[in-house]
Amino acid sequence: MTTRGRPDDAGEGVRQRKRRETLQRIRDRGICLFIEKGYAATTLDDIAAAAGISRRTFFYYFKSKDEILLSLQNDVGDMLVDALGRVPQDRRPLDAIRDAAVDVCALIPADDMIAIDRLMRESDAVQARKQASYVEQEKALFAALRERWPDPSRETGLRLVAMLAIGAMRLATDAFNRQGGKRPMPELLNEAFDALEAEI
Amino acid sequence: MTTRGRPDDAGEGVRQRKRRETLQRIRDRGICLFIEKGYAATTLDDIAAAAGISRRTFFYYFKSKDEILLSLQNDVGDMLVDALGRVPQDRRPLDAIRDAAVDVCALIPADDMIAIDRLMRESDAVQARKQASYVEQEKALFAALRERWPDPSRETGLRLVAMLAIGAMRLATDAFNRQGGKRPMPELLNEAFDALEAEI
DNA sequence: CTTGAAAATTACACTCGGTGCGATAATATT
DNA sequence: AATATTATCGCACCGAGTGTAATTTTCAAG
Repeated sequence: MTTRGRPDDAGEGVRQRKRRETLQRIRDRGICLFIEKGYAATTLDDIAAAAGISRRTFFYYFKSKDEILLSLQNDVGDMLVDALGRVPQDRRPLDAIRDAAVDVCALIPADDMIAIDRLMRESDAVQARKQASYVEQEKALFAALRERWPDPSRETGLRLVAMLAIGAMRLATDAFNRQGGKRPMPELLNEAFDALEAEI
Repeated sequence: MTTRGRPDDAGEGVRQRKRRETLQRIRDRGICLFIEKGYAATTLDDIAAAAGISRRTFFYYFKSKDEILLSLQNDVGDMLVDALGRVPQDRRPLDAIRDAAVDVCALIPADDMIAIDRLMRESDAVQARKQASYVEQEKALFAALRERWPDPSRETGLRLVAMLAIGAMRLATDAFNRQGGKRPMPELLNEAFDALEAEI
């Protein structure tokens, strides 16, 4: 396999490692610049220079400037689906999502959430793509739910549950950011889900 | 008032009329070009030329290329709120929205809906903004509902209703376009709302 | 009808995001 | 060592969108 003594080490070649590092570097430096100078005022040239790559190479890692911020949003979606897989099998759909959501938001530093949210609000295009990503999350969530409850007669119900859950998360997230993170995210999340259960 | 004999005519001056006409001309010619050549392949120069204006003037009427398509989407949102105002006062919130939605979609030619939807799918940015506009519609709908049912204790419920209603409309619209308009929109809309009521 | 303000139109120059292409270097595979 | 993949880069190019300032068209008031 490997040319040298270490037979398999971490199972990660130089290429993979460098790729991961570069990706992360672009993200970090990019976000720092966004915070320093503002989203619009930060050019791709700035980011490329700060990350030590060429402008052209940036597009080898990200499809667009937006994607720097959007990739973070998408990561949350992935984490949610992962967390859902770890929730005990006996929970009801809506409760399972609630648990998963609480787990995920515990992993994300409040300051980061607020900073990213603020940045996203600077650009209409990014803000729009964020809403679009909610729709994607809804789809992913529904797919995950259907895997656990494959009964076809429940499809519409599960679709609805996914919709409501994402809605509740949106409400909680908005409240969190509007209050500047004064109240903890899990609390707001549980309130939103409680309100939901009460209404249904 | 007016220089000539006609004292007030239609209550519309030359300026207003020209503005309205130009706006409509840009929209029409633009959409025609989009259909002919594709969204991305149609440049603003093309549109400006076809509408008989300069490139710069285009931006006096629309904030961006996206907005040509988005303005149509937003019009639907406005129509929905209007229609909601004309629904009898005694209907339940969700039913009121259902009625309004059915009224509105009866006014929109199926071919137009399909054409616009196809165009919107050509651009990720437009598609994203479409999702964002759903969020706006949700807000507008909620505001309209709260006006009719001002009881503060119902706020969360109404917010939820608005969310669900927009969700149902999204489902119906998606189904409609996926099937290429084979089944009439009001039918799909009623089905979606029925499914919703059944689940709740 | 004239006049002065407000709104509409335009040209021009410029920035920046994003793409296509082709060359070159780094890594992986055999 | 030879060869294929993948990563990096430069360059030229397109098109969206903005700032500015000049010019024309409409409107309202005297």
